[in-house]
Amino acid sequence: MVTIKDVAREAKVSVATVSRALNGSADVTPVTRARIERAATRLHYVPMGAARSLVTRRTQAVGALLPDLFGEFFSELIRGIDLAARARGLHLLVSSSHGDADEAARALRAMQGRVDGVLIMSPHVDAAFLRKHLADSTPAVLLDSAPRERRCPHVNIDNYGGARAMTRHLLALGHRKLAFIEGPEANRDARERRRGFEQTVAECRGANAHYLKGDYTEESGYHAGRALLSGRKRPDAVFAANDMMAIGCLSAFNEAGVQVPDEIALAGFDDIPIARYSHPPLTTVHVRIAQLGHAALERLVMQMQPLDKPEADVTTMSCEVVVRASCGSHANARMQSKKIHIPT
Amino acid sequence: MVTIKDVAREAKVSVATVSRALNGSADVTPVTRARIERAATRLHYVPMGAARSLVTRRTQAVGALLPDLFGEFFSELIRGIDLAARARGLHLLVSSSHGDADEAARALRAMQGRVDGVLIMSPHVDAAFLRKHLADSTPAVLLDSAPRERRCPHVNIDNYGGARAMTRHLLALGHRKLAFIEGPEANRDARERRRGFEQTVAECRGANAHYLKGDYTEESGYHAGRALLSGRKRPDAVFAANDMMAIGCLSAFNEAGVQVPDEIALAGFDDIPIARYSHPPLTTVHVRIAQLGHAALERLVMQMQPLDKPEADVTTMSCEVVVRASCGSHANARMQSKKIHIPT
DNA sequence: TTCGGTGATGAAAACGTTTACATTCTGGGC
DNA sequence: GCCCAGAATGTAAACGTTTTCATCACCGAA
Repeated sequence: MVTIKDVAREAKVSVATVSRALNGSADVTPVTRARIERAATRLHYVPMGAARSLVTRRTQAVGALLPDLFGEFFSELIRGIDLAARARGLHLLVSSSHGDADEAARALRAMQGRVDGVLIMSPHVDAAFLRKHLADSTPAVLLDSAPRERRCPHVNIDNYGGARAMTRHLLALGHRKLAFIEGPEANRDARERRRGFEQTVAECRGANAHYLKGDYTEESGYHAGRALLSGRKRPDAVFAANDMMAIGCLSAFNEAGVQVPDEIALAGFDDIPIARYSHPPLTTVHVRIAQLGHAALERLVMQMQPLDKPEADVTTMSCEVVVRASCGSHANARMQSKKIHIPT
Repeated sequence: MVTIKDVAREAKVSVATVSRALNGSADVTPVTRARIERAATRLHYVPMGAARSLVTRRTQAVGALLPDLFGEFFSELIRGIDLAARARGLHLLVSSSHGDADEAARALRAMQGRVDGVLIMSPHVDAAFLRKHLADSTPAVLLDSAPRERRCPHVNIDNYGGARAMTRHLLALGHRKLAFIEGPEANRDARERRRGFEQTVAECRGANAHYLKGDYTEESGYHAGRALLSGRKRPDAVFAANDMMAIGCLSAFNEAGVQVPDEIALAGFDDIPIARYSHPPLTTVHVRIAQLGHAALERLVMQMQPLDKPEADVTTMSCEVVVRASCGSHANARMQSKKIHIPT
């Protein structure tokens, strides 16, 4: 392995001068700098990050602790984070697939000490978890997690607002008998979406709602769709807590020969790519996932500045309704939920 | 920040003993070990990776240099890599979105010195690039890149074999007048797919082929589809070099009222999630992307062992034809391309 | 009792880099 | 001709950890 000493010897200067030259310090003669740079490239010198980090106390890396990497959501999220990180000259360390809290704890511990800050998104985190496994000195930002925990800022998706906007849309189209296919109980997003729906329905005279269980899978959506058709009172419109369930529900309707949107309207949440290609294309709520990742990283960078460490706050990323054919209104309007920023 | 010294003081032992205890060395009394562990958790001690790496000369991290993070392909790839890395106790550093060779070079340089090995997938790499920007001491594996370069092992997708298998499938169904929608010229995968198609057609008496330009986008597939319909000799079957173009082509056919597969058969390549949901569902070639990532990481780990550094070789990951409705044969057979392993 | 062996612990060097401080050199003002 | 300022470069300490080697205490055998 070739070190800074080798370069120094090759260029006939001290290691200090090499360090200065390669790090762009002002006070080194152009001719010396050129000589050093030539030596460095000749030897294929690449500085050892560990040694540098040891003395600068900066790793120039941030970690992202995610529950999984599967599917479009995380792909987009990582993309948003990566773009923002690259713009800041930061490396991105990803860690995923933690089935239980223990595994998440191990992953979080392993990351600390090798990154300057952490982005955390995990169903297992709560105040106690963080107190136990997150060093006080590690800057962190929570993504789409239960709010108001400890010293961490949060960046959340406006699931509530998105669900409200979609429900308003359905009501505006004249639907009054509504059904909602729920996501997994343990999932905060799913609960928020349900809450948005429920509350909006409650505010509308003459509207009523009916709830079916689901777990975000296509299959559970399919079963919910069959249950809806076999039930006595068939709704005017169905709002599924995510697109995959809406797709499954749509299969059930298609199978039974029930026309969407003519006989029944259908809406989803997430705007996954498939939503555009279903028959009919799915009206859904678009989540700006990459933007979420970007915002989270920027907030983390702010947290990493030693100077101004603002109070832990909550940023909420807006969603928007994307109107396609599955609800009967083909106008390509986009209704946006409000973007809000609540300092704690 | 709390260091190993603080723990040592708290536990009233030397730093050496703390290090031994926390790293599971055999020769430390259970009672001492317990005392040290208590002290460590009490102080929220987390060892500093940089310092450790400096002395052990291991970062316990690998880097993945990818052209982009967008879409299902990279999501799956990263997932495969991450899973394998986690199983090996390695961290994963991702880096992406390098528009040009310069940017790729910067990313590659920045990674070295902070990882134990690199997975490289980029349109910009060639022998000269690697010689210039990859330190001799950095283990590396090339993903789906031009083969036989320098000392790096390669892990490739069997694009050629997959295209052959699909073409054989089309021929077996009795189609003789074939059309192929090409991918971007610069893309090696796309060229290999075309080569597999071309060669297989050439081997079949009475079969003939017709080629259309495309660039992997849905739109280019749509245009190709329109061109096909307006042409004089309409083919029996169309094979698009990727699924997105097949989807676009399908839109053109649907729009024109041309029935798939009754009037014309259509096949794609990649088996992206949308392929299952098109109408009719798309017959395509499934690429085991996660497995590709897994294999690449395992090969890299082997390369990282100082002991047995085998010759740079080429591993080729097989593909399989997934028969859905779009080619007229609904039997859910899967025909697999051979998995081959060519030592150089 | 003495001695060698063994098992636990401590002292200190080493890793590659940055950076505060020291040193040397240059040129210009007196 | 002398001195001083400032620029360029060198010297060495520091960063937090692992690990080699030394030390120490204890135990059993002679």
